[in-house]
Amino acid sequence: MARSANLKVIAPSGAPMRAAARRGRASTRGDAAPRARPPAKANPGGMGGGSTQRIVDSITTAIVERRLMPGTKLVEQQIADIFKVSRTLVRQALNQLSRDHLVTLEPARGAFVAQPSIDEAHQVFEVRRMLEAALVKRLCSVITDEQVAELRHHLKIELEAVRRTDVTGRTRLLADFHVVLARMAGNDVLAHLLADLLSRSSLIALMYQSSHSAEHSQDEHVALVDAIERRDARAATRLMEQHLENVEQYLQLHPRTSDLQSVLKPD
Amino acid sequence: MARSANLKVIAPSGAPMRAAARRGRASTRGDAAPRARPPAKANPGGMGGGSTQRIVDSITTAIVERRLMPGTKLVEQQIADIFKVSRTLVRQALNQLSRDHLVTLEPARGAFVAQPSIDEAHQVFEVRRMLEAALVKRLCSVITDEQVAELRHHLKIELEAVRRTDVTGRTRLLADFHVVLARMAGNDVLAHLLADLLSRSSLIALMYQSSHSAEHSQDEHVALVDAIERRDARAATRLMEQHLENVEQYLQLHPRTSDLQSVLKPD
DNA sequence: TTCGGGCAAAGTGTATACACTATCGCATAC
DNA sequence: GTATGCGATAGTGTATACACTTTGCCCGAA
Repeated sequence: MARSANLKVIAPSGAPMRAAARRGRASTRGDAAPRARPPAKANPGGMGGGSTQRIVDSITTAIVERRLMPGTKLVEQQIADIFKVSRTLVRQALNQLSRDHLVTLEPARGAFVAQPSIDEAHQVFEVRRMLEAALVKRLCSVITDEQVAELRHHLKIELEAVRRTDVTGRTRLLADFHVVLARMAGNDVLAHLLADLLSRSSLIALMYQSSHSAEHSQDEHVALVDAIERRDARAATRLMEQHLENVEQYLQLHPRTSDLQSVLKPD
Repeated sequence: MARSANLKVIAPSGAPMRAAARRGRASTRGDAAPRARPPAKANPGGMGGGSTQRIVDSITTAIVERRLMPGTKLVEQQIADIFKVSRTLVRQALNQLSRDHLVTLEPARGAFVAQPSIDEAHQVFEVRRMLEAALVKRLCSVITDEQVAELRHHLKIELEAVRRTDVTGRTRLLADFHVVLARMAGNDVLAHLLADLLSRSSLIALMYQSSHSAEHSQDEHVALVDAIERRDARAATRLMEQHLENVEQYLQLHPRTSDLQSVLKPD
């Protein structure tokens, strides 16, 4: 089935697609600026520079937007043809994606869109509860009024997407909410870690089709921001934990097909 | 100076060196076993399989053991010669290392052993406090007596290394203590995240030479295990936070060379 | 003497070539 | 008819080739 699916779904979209919001390649050192490519001279052969990144972003987006289903094989040459580059760059991209846990590399067999196990799903959510609870607690002491306003703005956009039943947009926005929170703590390390966990969460949510309604999530985001605005660390922490527990709770995380006996028995 | 340093320091050691304890390539899926290479047939050309990993581990070890100083340039061909492989594999390894934040890649200029900024150092420790506090809290409810015994055993080995003034060994063991804790929670995702943060911490400790004595750290580990054994979550959490604050506090995290005026003025 | 341009060596970025492995179809034996 | 083994094909793993960028050096001009 999905094995032979045509891969055109990841064809390079005209717009760069912000995709994975992280990739903050900003070197974290204290010295030089990110060294912007000076003349950007149509470099033929010289260096496509962000060429690998383009591929990573396209595939990431394709996975998160459900155009590439879990388990799909990603054949290097096919992808290379699509992006008009050599397998070298595709392999680099696939390696990065495997480190993001979005694809699984099986030695000598190829790359596949990851299929996070139920265990992994629980673990990801447990870590998110740990990190994000601590995050909002900290935010309550350091957040500025401007930042609260920014959160409110985000909530408004979320709400509009939910009302419009713009499924792709709302999914992205509901996840982005957490990224925005992470960034506000002014801790890049934390923000990157959470960005990783969030893209994994997207894949998980997509595999174990959530029944947690978007409206519900949105409501919980609003309540959380209310608490943060009051600088009520206790409440904010509790709301965040509750929110994440709810999201996890409503995933269909039951061991499903693993028992062939019960699935295939004839009568 | 370090720029032209000879790279033989990373030459493939006979023993595999457990090095970065993570790399739990165990695919996280629920289906097949890790697919062990069946006959392991001296594969010449076929596939060195873990060849890339060997390079990553060697360099990781070399960095953590201070044989490769921060800022050192890692020239691809030199490393390729040392390991008798092509630049292809070396590039893969350097890419992985850059994702671990142990090396920094500067486009068209090369790879360098990372020099974590002071900001980054603070951020890493802040995230560690968040994660590890939550970790010990959780551990207090799930840890078994056997695991407590294992911790005690680890403490004993730590103590011996400290008494022996085996600098390399004690540094590794003091860091490993945290990895062991992470693994006991039975959450691989958490364990891997922490392993990343810990290798970064090693690099940080090495750059901003800590004055926090190993004995002191060891004492704090003992106190922490005492609290965990009593299943005293409150105390354990506090002790862990205190421990990490102490370690961070004693790093020389002052903006040093940034002010040329004060450093270079002639009189 | 110092500054600036240009050349050459070193090194990175990407493509391509080649070797080997996995997989599937098909023929043959039972 | 089913099972076993062989061969062809597709695809991955690694090495190598080549283009381009950076960098240091030398030399000439001010």
